Amino acid sequence: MKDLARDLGMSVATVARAFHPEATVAAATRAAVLSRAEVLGYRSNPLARAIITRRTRIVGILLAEMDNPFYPEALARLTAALQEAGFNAMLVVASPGQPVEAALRLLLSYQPEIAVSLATSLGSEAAAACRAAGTPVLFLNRHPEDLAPDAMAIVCDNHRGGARVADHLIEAGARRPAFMAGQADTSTNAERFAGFRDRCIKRGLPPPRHIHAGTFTYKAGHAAALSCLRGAERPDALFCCNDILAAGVLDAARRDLGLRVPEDLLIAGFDDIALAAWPSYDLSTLRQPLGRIVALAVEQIEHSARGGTLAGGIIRIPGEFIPRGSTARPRGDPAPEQEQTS
Amino acid sequence: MKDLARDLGMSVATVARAFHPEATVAAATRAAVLSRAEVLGYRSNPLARAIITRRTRIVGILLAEMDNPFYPEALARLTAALQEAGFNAMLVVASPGQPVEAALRLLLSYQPEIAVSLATSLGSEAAAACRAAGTPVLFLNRHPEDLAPDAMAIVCDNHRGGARVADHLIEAGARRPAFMAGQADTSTNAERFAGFRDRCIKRGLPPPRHIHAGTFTYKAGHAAALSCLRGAERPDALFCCNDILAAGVLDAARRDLGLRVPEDLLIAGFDDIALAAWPSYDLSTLRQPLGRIVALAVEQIEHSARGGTLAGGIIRIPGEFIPRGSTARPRGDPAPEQEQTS
DNA sequence: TTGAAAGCGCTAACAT
DNA sequence: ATGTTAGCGCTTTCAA
Repeated sequence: MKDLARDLGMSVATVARAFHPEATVAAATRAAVLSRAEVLGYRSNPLARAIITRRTRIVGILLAEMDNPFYPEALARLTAALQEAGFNAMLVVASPGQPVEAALRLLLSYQPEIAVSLATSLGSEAAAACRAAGTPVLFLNRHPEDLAPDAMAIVCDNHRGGARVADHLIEAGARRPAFMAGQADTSTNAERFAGFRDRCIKRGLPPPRHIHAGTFTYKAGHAAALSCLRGAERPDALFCCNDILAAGVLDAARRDLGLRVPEDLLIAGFDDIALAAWPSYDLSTLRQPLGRIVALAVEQIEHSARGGTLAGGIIRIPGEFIPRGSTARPRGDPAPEQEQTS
Repeated sequence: MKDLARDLGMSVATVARAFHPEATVAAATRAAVLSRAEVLGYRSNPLARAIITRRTRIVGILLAEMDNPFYPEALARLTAALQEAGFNAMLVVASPGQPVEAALRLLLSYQPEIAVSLATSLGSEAAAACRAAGTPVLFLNRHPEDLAPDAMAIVCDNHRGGARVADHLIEAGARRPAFMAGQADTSTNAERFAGFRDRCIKRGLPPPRHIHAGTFTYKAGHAAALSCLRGAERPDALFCCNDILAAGVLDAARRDLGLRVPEDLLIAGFDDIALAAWPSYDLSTLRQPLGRIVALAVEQIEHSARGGTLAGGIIRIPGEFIPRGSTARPRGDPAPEQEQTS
């Protein structure tokens, strides 16, 4: 910048101003600076700026569960949207062997404008570290039970989604629906189940069985299906808490247990990951409004970066049910609403 | 830091030295500084340091094709390994609507120690931008045809891998094997095909047909399979350039064309993504040595960050063939090597 | 072994 | 509208 200023016969201050749209510089001066900068290949140094302004244009993304395809999809879209808004994404991944906490410390020292938590539960120590660093936290998709008053969460309306799935399964003929849970202590799990259960009961069915897979993985879904779908008392419909779980269930049902889907068992998922649309799964699912979630998130990040404060609380965005073959009503039965009276 | 120094009655210089293992400070002084820093929650600011040392501890990761599960897996492992080594990963994603070029400019202004290209082809303008910024580039998994002399690539030994798949398919009874290509202009595609073809010819088979799917996606594999597996002249074995392609092929073959795998058609893939081990796919594949690739990459990044120069050129690491049901030899036929003479 | 001082690339009053 | 000056948090000579 000094060089550029010398080259142009101006002071560094003037040159600096040319790079700030809101600064007060003569249009001609700005044009001259910018064009010369272009020629010399000069780009202002965001690190130096960050030291003074404390605005890094860095967004820290905390991610776990890379093995659930929903998260790579969400990450790709979020990162792309951030790029477009002129933010840089710093990625931290948590895994069994790598707790977020350590990496989070490193991340926070770069003074991200905000931390976005995708799937990480972000323990209280981690949350405290963010608070101490003055970094606001935005939760996407999941939120902790004890959401700090100044933290914000943007999630799918899981309760409503669960209810919507219940409606669909019941209309497709389900009489003994069950719910398959992934990781028990997650908000997604609790909310989707609650919505599903409430609606089942409201429509006159017994409370759906709660099957515990343990994690949101194909393997867990597969294993849980093997143990819960044997015997005569098996459910006739299964709402899996997410699609990757449902994929495991579907394979177990068809290949290992010889069940026909949807004739013997209706299966629905949640998320609408790419695989749900593959012909071999053809999975009915509640599609997450990823586009809207990401757009809203970036909006909030920009607001926060401008110095605004995050509205605390949880924003719930409704998803859309996508009916597919895994719950197609067999033999064109009419929806048997009348049976609710029994 | 100034505060810390005042608190301790030392100069900032001494305090600064305490944070550099190689700096010359009295052991007692260092201990005092570090323990007090811990108490006060002080962490040195990497941004300020970066301005002077030009060492940011930032690694820029350029990524495309988030829809091929191989890349999320690779990204997760790379990021985790970088974290452990004290680096921070800055992620830039390319997509049809979002060319890397724009985001790369933003990224480079943060002075990453190195740029890691995962799947991005990184056009010549982009490569030039890196060169201009003095940022070395490390290619993972794929490398450009015209690899710059100072650029390095770490990839699976695709040629050898292709040959290994050929061996396996031939031993499983293949007589008219074919190759399904994804994106034509990629090194992975070219090398895997070359290895496969050479070995087929060497073992007395006609040159394998080259089927062009166009992209490395499930959908492309599915569509290409539908058009190439009809009719009597169809291949009896298909080596798909990667697993996600193979998944599409498998589904098309079984569900749409009524073919039995492996009885009517042998199918092999490449990568060994999670899905390949699912019972519904049970896909034989060449497993990429991701652990070794990542380890070597981090090693090189550390070397480069220490001021060392990257050894230019391509490092090829052999993969491991994982036989599964999609190529299990039907009816226990002995491998008919003798037919090679015909 | 430590301190003083200069400076990294930039911003932000304050003057002019 | 532009220049001057001080300083962000840190490193790094150079002297002591």
